[in-house]
Amino acid sequence: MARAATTADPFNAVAEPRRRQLLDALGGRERPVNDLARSLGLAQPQVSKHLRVLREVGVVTVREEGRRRLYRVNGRALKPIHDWVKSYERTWADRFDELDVVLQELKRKEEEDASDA
Amino acid sequence: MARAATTADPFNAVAEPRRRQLLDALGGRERPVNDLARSLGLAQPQVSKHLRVLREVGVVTVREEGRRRLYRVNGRALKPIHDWVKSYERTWADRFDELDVVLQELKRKEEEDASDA
DNA sequence: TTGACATATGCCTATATAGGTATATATATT
DNA sequence: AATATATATACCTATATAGGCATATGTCAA
Repeated sequence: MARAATTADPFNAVAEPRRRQLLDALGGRERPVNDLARSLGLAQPQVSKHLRVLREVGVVTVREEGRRRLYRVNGRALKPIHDWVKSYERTWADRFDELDVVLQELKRKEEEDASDA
Repeated sequence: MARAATTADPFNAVAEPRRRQLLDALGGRERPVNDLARSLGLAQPQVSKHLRVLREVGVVTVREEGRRRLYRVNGRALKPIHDWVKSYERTWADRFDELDVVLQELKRKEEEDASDA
């Protein structure tokens, strides 16, 4: 068997550094392809191809505007990565101390209150 | 060009689902290879090979004990993933509301105090 | 010493890249 | 209508898988 497709899931899609660069270059706003290509010093076709992968896993969305395609990050698609890696945060964040615990607890309760409101 | 090696960085190493399963199966404790293989229903050689990749990027460490090799997660190696994906958390966590901001700020200041102590 | 046990490694195959380049497609401009 | 602009796609090549299986290496037990 070969490796899973880059379009298999966000983990695979984002494993490629160029694609993370693209997402970072997009930031919060929407940008057209050539703009991104110039920003990162990449050829336009490669950018289009990377964006296609990102789109297929839902990490970006496109909006057509005339002859341009405006891409935007859809961070929600990255949540599975965040959720998975978050459980390992404890390993390096040795300061899961008393205050932290209290704050986390406060935050959790707040969310609870909000949900059963 | 082909895809970057799975051993290129944690992003690539962890893109493979089996390897995430292995890390999850390890949890906080250390476990030998066959134990993991049985747990996940995988053949021993594949487990050894996956563990090798994880070891090469520093996500696990090994300790030799007789004829067994005890593997353990080194979560710190996952920090780059966490750091990167964290900046996108804002996108889906729409409740970065007032209380959250206050708590984050409290936490931040606490860390500041601790570092210049 | 001989055999059982634990793990790593070598070999094989099908497969999907990523980048480069040319070109197709669609839209705007003059 | 003819041309320029923006983007997507097709084609090519080298490369590194992941899994299956056999086997080498090292360690324990009788």
